[in-house]
Amino acid sequence: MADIARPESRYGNRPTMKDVAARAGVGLKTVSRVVNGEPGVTPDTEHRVREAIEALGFRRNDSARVLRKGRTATVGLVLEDLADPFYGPLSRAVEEVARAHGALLVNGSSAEDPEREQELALALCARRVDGLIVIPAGGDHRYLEPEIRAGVATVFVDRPAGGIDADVVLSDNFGGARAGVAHLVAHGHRRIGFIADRPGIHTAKERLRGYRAAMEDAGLDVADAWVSLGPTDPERVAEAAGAMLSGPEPVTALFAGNNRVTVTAVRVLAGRERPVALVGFDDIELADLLGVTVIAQDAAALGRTAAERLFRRLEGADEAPATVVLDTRLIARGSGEVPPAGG
Amino acid sequence: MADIARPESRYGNRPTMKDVAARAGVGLKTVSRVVNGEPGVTPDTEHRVREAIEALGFRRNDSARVLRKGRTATVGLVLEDLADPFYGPLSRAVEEVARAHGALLVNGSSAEDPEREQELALALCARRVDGLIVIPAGGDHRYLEPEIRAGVATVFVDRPAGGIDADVVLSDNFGGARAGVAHLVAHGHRRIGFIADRPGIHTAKERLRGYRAAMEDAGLDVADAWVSLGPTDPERVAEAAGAMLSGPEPVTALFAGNNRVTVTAVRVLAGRERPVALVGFDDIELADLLGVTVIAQDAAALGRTAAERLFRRLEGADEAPATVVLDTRLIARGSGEVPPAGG
DNA sequence: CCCAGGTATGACAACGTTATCCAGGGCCTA
DNA sequence: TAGGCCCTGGATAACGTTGTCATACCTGGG
Repeated sequence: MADIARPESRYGNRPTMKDVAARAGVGLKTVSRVVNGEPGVTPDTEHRVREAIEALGFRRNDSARVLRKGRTATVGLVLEDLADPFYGPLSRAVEEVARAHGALLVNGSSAEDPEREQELALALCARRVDGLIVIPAGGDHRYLEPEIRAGVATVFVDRPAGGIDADVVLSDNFGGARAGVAHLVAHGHRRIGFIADRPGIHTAKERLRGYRAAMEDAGLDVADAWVSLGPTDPERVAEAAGAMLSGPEPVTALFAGNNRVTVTAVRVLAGRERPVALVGFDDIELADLLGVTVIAQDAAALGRTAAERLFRRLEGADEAPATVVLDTRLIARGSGEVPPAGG
Repeated sequence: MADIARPESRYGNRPTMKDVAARAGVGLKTVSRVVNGEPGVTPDTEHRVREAIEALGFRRNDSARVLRKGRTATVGLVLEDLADPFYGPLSRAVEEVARAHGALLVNGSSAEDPEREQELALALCARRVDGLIVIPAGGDHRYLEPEIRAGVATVFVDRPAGGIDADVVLSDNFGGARAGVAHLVAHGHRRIGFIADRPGIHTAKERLRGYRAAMEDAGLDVADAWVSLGPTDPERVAEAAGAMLSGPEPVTALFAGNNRVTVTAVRVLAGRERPVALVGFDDIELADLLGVTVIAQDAAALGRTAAERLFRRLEGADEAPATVVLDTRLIARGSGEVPPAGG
């Protein structure tokens, strides 16, 4: 009779605890107890229930569970682009921490679009993730206020949050860039070019600040033509580099503001005769073989630190929001130690 | 009264449609209608509801929605390692297709562990993803049978499924390897080494088969010492390469079975005097600068094809499970065109 | 032989949403 | 002006799980 009211043929119809209970000849709650490993079930009963579960191919519906329990054991990660080699290890590190805490990771790419970032973050909140890790694409995160108030733990990585007080994990972009440029200065360079991402992006701003600081430290003026901020697609970067390297007073060294810029810069410089020094922000694969000197930031450490902070909050830690800054590391591989060509 | 029974102070207590309805002075279903953009609500009523939503910071609880509707608009992706540069673009392509269909992507890494793959896939099913894309780590996927029967659309990518009949999207590993080795043969090589992943991995097996086929096509015997299958960590690969390159009859060319092997091979060969030809399976970043000849597979196309197939099924297509094989492409950049050193 | 106390089990409500259905009111038409 | 129809809005029942509580049974001690 039950079979007629609820025909097996209906597509997508899965067995529920009720079905398992009926088959095993026990009550609904007993099945729940077995599934969740709660005590108070005789081995014999448990055996019958397990058999029914096996026979029906039952799998607990976590949506219903979540609805009842309130927690999803899921955290969300909003990043810029999964295909960017910088974010792979970061995402992986977050996942590893989540896994250690028995949580799943949901992620999405914002493609650097603030609107899409918001859309994604809110979609994750609607699915009631317990926590959220965001790599900001936009500069205003007040839209997350109701969520945070409602208890969604939130940590920002790589760039600070805008308009709200929250946990942030950053690399020392200022210090790293300053050290990288100082390294070039120490090798005799006076005219150093800086190519980075659009000025709206926090990391680009910070690195520019570091560049200027290092130049000032050395008592060097910065010509307008030596700084280029904008999209980091190969065309734009190649053009910017080309402009800096030509003219009456070309730069003798380049500081590349991120991994994409570095890659293009390496290509551009490979096609030139006159040696030009290069230091890049972010390590890139095979940089050792290419001899590229870089300021390396530890993407995995960023992800791990953020995730650990998130779970500490989820476990009830009631600290004030804080900003953590991770050190960068200069790795000299040759390209940054080339002396100036002109003199 | 209601406020006392349900104090605002309870942490994590979010406003529900009921709360919104009370505040707006309308019925529950009316709020639902507004939230879902259903017709049959006067502009005035809608306005009041929207104000209440705004004021309370209400966000629909998708868990409850899923429970009621049956569909989650979420697809799961189980891959090997997000930090591997091969999977970033694949994952991104899947995400892009999912986004176009209004779905979110949940992903997890199996770390090449079959048990972890199963655990992950089943966790995703428990969360009732609508579909599942799996890059197999294990060779037996019968554990997914109840899920597939229950309506979870499933597509396997990069490696075939074991023990079940399902959609599969693959690269032409056999043909690609055969073409790569034939390329080396065409440049005069007779003793060619092959270093690849563990023999349990389907892609490694197929590429080995391609290697053997190309050698046989050329009428060349394959010495046992020329083939090395195993973990692809740098140490093991460097050792294997070193062994093949020494001894009385060293190989004059290497065929690298995947991107990790290629990277290590480039490093090993860079430290040698005698030129050794190299062709690698999978393209790697900056390979153009390093002059590495590769068999390129299109990771993004793999992901896109699999995702499109998945959504076609979710939209009701009732085709028989099929296997799609995508072509690979040989990109000559120099390392594969080096003539044999010994003669 | 009866009762206290513990253990195994099940009935029932609740989680927040959507679907179904019904009611009331305004408007149009005859 | 009355009758019928459409249009808006709400009451109520699910969805599948877990938490609460009650009940039946068993054991052992007085």
